[in-house]
Amino acid sequence: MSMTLVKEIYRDTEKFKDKMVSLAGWVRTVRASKRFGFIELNDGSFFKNIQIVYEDNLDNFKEVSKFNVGSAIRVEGKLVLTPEAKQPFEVKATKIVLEGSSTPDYPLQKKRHSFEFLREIAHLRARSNTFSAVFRIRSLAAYAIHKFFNERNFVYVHTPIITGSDAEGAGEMFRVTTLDLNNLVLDESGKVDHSHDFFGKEVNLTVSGQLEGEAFAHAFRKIYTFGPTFRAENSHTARHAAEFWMLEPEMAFADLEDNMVLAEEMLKYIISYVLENAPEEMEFFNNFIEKGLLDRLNLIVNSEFGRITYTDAIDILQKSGHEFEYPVEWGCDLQTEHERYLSEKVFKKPVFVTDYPKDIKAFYMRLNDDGKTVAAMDLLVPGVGEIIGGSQREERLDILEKRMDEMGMAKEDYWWYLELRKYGGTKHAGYGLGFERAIMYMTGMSNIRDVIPFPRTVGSAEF
RNA sequence: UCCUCAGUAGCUCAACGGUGGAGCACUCGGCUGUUAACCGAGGGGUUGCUGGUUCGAAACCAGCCUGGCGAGCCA
Repeated sequence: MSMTLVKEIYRDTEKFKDKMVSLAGWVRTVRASKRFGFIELNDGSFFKNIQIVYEDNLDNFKEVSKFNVGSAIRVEGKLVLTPEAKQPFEVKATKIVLEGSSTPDYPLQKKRHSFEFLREIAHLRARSNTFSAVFRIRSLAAYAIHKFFNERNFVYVHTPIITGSDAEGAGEMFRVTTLDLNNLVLDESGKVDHSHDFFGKEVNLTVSGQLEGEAFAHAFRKIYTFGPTFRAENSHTARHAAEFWMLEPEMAFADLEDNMVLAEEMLKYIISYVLENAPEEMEFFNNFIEKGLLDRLNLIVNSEFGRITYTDAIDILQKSGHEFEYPVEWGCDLQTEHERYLSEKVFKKPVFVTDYPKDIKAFYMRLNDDGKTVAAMDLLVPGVGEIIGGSQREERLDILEKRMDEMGMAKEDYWWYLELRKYGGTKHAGYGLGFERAIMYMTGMSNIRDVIPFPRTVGSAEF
């Protein structure tokens, strides 16, 4: 008999009604009586378990009743509907085989565990309800991203993980080297000599694929990168990890407006896809992780995102009468408390803040005609904060070079980036989406460590 | 890096400066339809580490370690 997936049974119950099925999965709990018992089986294909009923006509009845939680088993039996019971159907077992035993000290109990504890058993936590739901959503969301961009003729680019460009000072970087750190060769000025290093120069793990993405946008017109990103920041928050995934679309012949339209469409698309394809998981999040999650997401899908310029946002914050820890004035970067106030109190939905002062933004952002602001946009969402950061890029070579000079950057290190402006440069724009932050926003999970399978944060790289 | 809270049984948590407990889990037994099954019994602890105060410290003090919340940095 070929193996049946529990998901198939839930989705097409009639097809299996009163038929023999063959299942394989892991025991979530056993409830045993003298002559019969029940097993909650999860086979990994579906969020919900299936109930197995077994009786003492099984030759290994006694052993089955002693299966420890976490055991891997195979089950053959008949699927019967149980419309009067709590579960919709169950399998009357004719055969149960132990595939891999478990032991009484299996850490996942039949009760609620704290997320902190579950982080310490990251190799097992995917078997729990919450994490099973989180990581299936993560998978679906990643697929939805590819689907969205593919349908719109974007080309998927694999930008390098190891990079020689000190990209835009987006953050502290992880050095990559094959030098013997216990025996470093220093040059005359006391600095490490990288000429004998693997790449013959200093290289790091990427903090962004954007610069390379711009190069490909000038060949394929619309591209996106989606992959791991590394930041060596000493951050201790629920929103930061040292290794996370970032999505970065880049479009030639596009301006800031096109950029925002794309970002809004994309976010709505991903949310809709997940709601449609993981209703059980989303229901679970709505009931146990964040009450009102589904209402919130449905509202997002069906409403326009807010838009406000930085200058107007400062004005609103100043006139709000709200007492902020960090005073608000034009020119300062928006603090978390300001962003939260805007998205959670003023707009109560995702809001694009645009046209920031040039001095608080990156060198590649396009200078506006006022000479003071740049064509940047951040998307702020309630609860999570900044989820997308993007801009129209500076395509005018002279202005870009002037800006790099002002910031004291070594233009020769960016020779190829500058050449993109020399050879058929275009008006172009793009953004970066923090993938984990998007997952947090969609699931209601409040810690980034709980939406990454094996999270890497300061001082922590177990598993 | 800063602020703040916490660390007691496998897990979640109690315990006035005076003999460290409960629920769940685990082990054994019972139970003919369970749903985090239920009922009964049992085992389980160097109270994060080091030092100090005290007749006496899980508790008070100092330092360190670990984890959480918030901030900065950012996605």
